[in-house]
Amino acid sequence: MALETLNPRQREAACFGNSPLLIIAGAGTGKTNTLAHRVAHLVLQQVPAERILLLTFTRRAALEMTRRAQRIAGEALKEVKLPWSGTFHSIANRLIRRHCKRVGLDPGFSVLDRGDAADLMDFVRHERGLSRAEKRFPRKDTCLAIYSHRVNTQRSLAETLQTLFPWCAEWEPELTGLFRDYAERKLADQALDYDDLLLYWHAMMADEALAREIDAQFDHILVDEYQDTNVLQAEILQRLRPSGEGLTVVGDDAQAIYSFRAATPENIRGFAAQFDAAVVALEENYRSTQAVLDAANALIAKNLRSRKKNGAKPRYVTLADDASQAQYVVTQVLAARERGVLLRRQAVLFRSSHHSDALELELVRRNIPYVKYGGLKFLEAAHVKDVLAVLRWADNPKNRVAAFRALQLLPGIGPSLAERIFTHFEAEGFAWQGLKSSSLEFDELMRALGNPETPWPGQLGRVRECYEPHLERLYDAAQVRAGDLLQLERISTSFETREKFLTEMALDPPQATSDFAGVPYLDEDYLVLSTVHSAKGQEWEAVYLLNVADGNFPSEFSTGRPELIDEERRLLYVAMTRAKSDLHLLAPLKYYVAQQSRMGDKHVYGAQSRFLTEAVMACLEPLAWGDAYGAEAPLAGKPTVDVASRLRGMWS
DNA sequence: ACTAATGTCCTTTTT
DNA sequence: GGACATTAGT
Repeated sequence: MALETLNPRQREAACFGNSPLLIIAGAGTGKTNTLAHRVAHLVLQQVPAERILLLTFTRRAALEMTRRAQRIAGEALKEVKLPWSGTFHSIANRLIRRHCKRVGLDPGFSVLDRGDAADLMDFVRHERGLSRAEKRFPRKDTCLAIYSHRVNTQRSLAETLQTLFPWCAEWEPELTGLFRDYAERKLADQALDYDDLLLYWHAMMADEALAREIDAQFDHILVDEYQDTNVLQAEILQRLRPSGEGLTVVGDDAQAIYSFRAATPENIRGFAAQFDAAVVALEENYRSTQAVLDAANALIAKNLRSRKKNGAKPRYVTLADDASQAQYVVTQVLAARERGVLLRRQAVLFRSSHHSDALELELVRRNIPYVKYGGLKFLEAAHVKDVLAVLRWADNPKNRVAAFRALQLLPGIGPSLAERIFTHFEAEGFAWQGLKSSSLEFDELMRALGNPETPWPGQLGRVRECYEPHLERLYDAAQVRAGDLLQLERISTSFETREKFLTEMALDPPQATSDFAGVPYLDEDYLVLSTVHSAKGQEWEAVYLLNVADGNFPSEFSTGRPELIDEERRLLYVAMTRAKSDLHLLAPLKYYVAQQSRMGDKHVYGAQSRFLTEAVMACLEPLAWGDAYGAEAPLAGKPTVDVASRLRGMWS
């Protein structure tokens, strides 16, 4: 094994024995590489791959890890496949399916993705008459967010409301009732939302016999990005492996950015004491130039040290507005490409998904290919959801969210008819023979799909054929949408079963346009656009960070509580430390915000981010670009235009 | 009872 | 500019 490429600390971590281990891995310190070496090391030590449980934040991360472990283990082994690697949620799904009888579930239970869960929440919301209240009741997404937070923190609803959703606090009694019904509905429908996956796993681990049985399945348990786990996940680990033997967790509390998902950095801070674990800290940064790290260090009082001593200071660029920000990025990106930096080695990062709107327009106009991560996914497109709903219903006849969506595709069927049809179907014992919608063709389709004998290949095509005639009636741009469905069909062929396809689509949807657009596109060069959250764990030669202004960094919604502000600072830290050598912090004087309360007030004047203190600014190169009108603009730092010497020069 | 059209209010980030 | 409620028209 190629251990000589590791530094002593990394090697220590990679070859560590069986007792509990905590690896603190600062940004860019070779975390993935170290963990991959550890996996390879274990495999070479004759630990069977199927006895290694690898929990990562995304499946992408898991794939990257196995890919590298494979390469490291080298020719010594034929193939390293880690069948038990994935997110907490996807592993939960598998364990629950395996033991579904023990927890009272049908083998074919459904996994609700975010949208499905919101739809179900909305259904109950209407059912309880909350939609037409005198004052506006929180909308479905907010309800779901509150629910989820309460579940994942295991704290009381009152506390959740008070700390994170104060504007909804007045609705506490109604929300309690809503959530009770929502949970009841899920039970009746044999449907699990994301939180349920953790809750069921958690509950299974409370059963001592079952916990020991699953525990015995694994020799080693490795958890990546441990700083972003929540209380529930930590308890699952604790119950699964109380001794901590063979348990390795990796993370960096300076990069904790998921508290909105109820993650708590206390998990990683308390781990060493909890399991009496050995701690190995990786501090040598291999990614960025010292100039980039200086700025990041100043931001968060860290001391990352680089091996790349030289390098230009990161730029702090003041621009007029959104449009010139887009212009700047395009200009710089193309210039860098001229210097030989491929587009795909450059990335544009932003706080919020819609911040890239103006830039995307410009990229399309200039014919620059790009791929966007984070934000809206393709699976959220209505027509894709429609087709999936038909399949989901076929997969689990009790899945009422899917049923309602599918039924309402038929002309003349709205909410109330759908309800009536479903009730009748329910009374018939969920037997497909008992389905009587308004369309014979549809009934027959469902009967065919509902028949376990029907082979999976071809099912999506069949749905598509029945659905396509409706496309034109339901939506505009039917052509484009039909194309998407073809893509979906292509993707579906790589899954062995319908259940696997549907579950994957819910738990691990294609992250970016490229995942859908197909493989050939990936051969081309493209610019990466990503939210900062989705950029975690990645690196690029050049990074352009949009809208660095108070209101985004930190977000205006986080200004209340100090611990939220801290997380916002870490978010900026994560963004900055993605850059290897070129870092551009862009600060438009005027940028557009998603329309808020006051009419006509579509843009906002960005004040300098409070995180850019004097110490940080000292590490940046200020620059005004284009026509940064607005003389009142708070240009930080030294003058950048030397008028004096020009004036003098005219007369010398 | 469904569908389209109008009016009103907005809290980001993701498994 | 989008989600969501309400209203008018079929």
